[in-house]
Amino acid sequence: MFPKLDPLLHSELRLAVMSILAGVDSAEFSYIKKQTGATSGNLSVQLDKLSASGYITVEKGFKGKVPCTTCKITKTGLDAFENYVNSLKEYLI
Amino acid sequence: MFPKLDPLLHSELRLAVMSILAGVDSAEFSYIKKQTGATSGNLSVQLDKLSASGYITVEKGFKGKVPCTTCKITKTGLDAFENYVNSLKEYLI
DNA sequence: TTTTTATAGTTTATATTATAAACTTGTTTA
DNA sequence: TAAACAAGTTTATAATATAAACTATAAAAA
Repeated sequence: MFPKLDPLLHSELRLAVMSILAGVDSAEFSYIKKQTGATSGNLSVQLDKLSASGYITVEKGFKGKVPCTTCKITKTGLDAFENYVNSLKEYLI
Repeated sequence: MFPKLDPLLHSELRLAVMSILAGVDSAEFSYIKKQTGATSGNLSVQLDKLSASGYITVEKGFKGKVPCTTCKITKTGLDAFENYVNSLKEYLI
């Protein structure tokens, strides 16, 4: 009746990140930070977690001389996100 | 853009409880336990939290000689639940 | 009647988690 | 060159979810 919710996605900030990434090709750290209103530290940690489990990829590069971290959702991540959304629906009726 | 999610409702078990209670007049502890698959301890703690913040009422009575705890959602709780659902939608697009 | 099993929960301990504060490294500006 | 800023990371803390252990009573069995 109540499906188990993916604990990786059942987190306010990580869900927001995935929601953003699900709708774009890629997004920079600072963009995600602005959109979510998260602190850098919190965002950094949560991106690591999403990356560690293969839901996103995180690439560290440069934009001119300034470091720039770019994130992308993976197929695995998108599937997990969709699955989470469907599971969640069972709770919201 | 991403509204804050009520931390009291952004919890798998508490959300399941609220989801059940939103659809019935009242429900017994053992019924909720069965429907959610939760352990008694966990359920007891989460019901306390929901009750402490006025989202539900918890009445301890007897069913014959056997103790029986009955839970009801309050207006406050129902409003919070609806508000949570609406907020959550912003994350799921 | 004494023991065992079952019911209905509560309390407490633990392990995980989210979060922000403090820090690092490098860059631009005054 | 010193101060301020940008882009993150690491670490410490506080909150949380969760289950294990426990309490109390009732029914059933021996």
